[in-house]
Amino acid sequence: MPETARQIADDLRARIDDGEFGPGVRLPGEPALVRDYGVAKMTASGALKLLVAEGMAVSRPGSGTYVREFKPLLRDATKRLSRARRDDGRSIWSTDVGARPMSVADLEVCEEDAPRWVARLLQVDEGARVIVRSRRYLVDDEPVQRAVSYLPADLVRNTRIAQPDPGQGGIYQRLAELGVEPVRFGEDLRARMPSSEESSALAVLPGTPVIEIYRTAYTAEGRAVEVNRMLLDAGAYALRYTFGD
Amino acid sequence: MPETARQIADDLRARIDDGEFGPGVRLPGEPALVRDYGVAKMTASGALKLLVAEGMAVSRPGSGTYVREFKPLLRDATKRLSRARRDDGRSIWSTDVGARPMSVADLEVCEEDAPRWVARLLQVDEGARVIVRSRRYLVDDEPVQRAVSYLPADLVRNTRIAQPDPGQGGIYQRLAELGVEPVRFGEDLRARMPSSEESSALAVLPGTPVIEIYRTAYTAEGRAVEVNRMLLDAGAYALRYTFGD
DNA sequence: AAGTGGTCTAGACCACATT
DNA sequence: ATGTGGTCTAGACCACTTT
Repeated sequence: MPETARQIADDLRARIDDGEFGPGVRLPGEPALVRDYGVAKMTASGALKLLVAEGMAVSRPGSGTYVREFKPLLRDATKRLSRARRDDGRSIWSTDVGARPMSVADLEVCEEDAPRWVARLLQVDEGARVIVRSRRYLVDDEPVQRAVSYLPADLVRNTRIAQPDPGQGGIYQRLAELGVEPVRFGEDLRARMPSSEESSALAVLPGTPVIEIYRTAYTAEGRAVEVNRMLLDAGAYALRYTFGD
Repeated sequence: MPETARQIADDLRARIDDGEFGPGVRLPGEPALVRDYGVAKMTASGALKLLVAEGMAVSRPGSGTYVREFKPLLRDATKRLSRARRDDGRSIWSTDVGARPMSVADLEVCEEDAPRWVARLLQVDEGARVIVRSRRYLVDDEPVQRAVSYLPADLVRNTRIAQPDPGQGGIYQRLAELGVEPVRFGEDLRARMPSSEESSALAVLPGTPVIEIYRTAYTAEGRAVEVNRMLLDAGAYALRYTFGD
C-alpha cells in the first residue's frame, strides 16, 4: 500500500503507462488521493508535483492535473542547411511536421562587442564587434525557440544582414553573395532544465528540459562566419540529424 | 525581501551566477535559510529542492547542498561513424573528452520478436525476429548511457554479431563483411525527464534530463540494417553533429 | 553528539476555474 | 458556491554524515 509521495507518483505513473489514464485525461485530484491512499494533503500534492516535475502531467490550477501529451515538431538540421537530403520514414514520435506554421517574433538586430565565447568560435579577437540578430519562434502563438546569431561586424555591417529583414533567401544567401557562403556546419548541444527566467521566456511547462544548441557556420575555406545560439523547448521538438557518405 | 521558496531559490541562483557560490561550493543549509529569510523549515527545504530540480545544485543528505558542476563528455556522432572529419575548436563547455575511459557493462545478446517501432524502422514485417544487443556504458564506474540495438535476425543470426563479443572492429565491421556495410545514418533525438526507473538505471542526479536517441544505420542501397536506441544522462554529455558539403 | 537533508502530518489561506 | 491546485506554518521523526 503506497504511502509516500514517491510511491503514489510511481503508482499513478504505472497506471498511466497501463493506459488507465490516456493523454489529456484528468488524474485523481488531491482530495481523491488523500482519501484513496490515506495521506495528508501536502503528500498528495507532492505526488502530483512529482509527476509534473517528470513531465508526465500538467497541472491546471482550479481544474485538475492532466496526463501530458507529446507531439513534437521535427527539426531536421541536416536537411534544412544542406543540399537535397533523402526523407524516408518519419520519426518515432508522432510529429506535427509542417502542419503548423512557424512565425518569428521580437526580431532585434544590433551591434555589440563580441562576448568571449563568440569571439572564440568566430575566430576573431576578443572584443571585436559583431552584428547580433535575436528572435523568437512561435507555433500556434506559443514560443518554442529563442535564437541569437552573431556575425563579424566588419564583414556584414553595411549589408542587409544588419537589417531586420535580410531579404529573399535569408542571411545565408546574403553571405553567399559576399563570397563567404556557409557550406559546413557544426552543432554542439546539451539538454538541461531551464532557469526560471528561461522557463517563462519560452513558456516551458514545468518538468520540461530545454535544448541548448550552438551552431557554427563555416565557409569552404574553413572561415567561421556565423555563430547561432538556440534555446529550444524540449517538449516541442524532436531533432533529426543525418550523416554519412 | 524574498519569502517564498521560489523567490529564495531565484535569489540563491542569482548569487551563484554572480560567483558568490562557485561550482562545488556548499550552499547555505536549511537552518541558515530559516534564519536569514525568516521562513519555516519546509519552505527552506522547498527552495533548495527547487535548485536541485533545476539542475543547479546537488544535495548530499547529512552533509549539505552543493552547487553543481557540468563537465560533459563530448559525443561526436558524425566523427565516430563517418570517415575522417575535421576536428577544430573544442566545445563551448569544458569537456572531459578522451580523459576518462569508457567501459561496457551488462552486455546482453538475445533474439526476440521485433517490437512494432523496430519493425517499422528496420523495414521488416511486424513480428519478424531481431537480434537484440543491450549494454550500459560506464565512466568512472558511473553509468552514463544505456544502449539497445536491433538487427534483422535472418541477416546476422549465425554471425559473430549474435555473440557477446563481435570481434575486432565491432558489429559495423562484421556487417561490412556481410556485404551490408552501414554508410549512412540518421539520428532522431529528444530530451525529457527520466522516469524513476530510468533515473536509477542511469544513476541520474535529480534535475537532470535524459536524451533519447534513435539511430538507424543504412547501407548504400538504402537498406536499414540496425536500429539503436540510446538513453544518455544529459548531465554527462554534450553532443556534436557536423554536416554540410 | 550534533548537524544535515528528507519527508510526513494537520491546519490554514489564497487564487483560480468550474458549476 | 464549490472544488481545484499552490503554498506556507509548526512540529515531528528518520537516516545519514560529520565532528
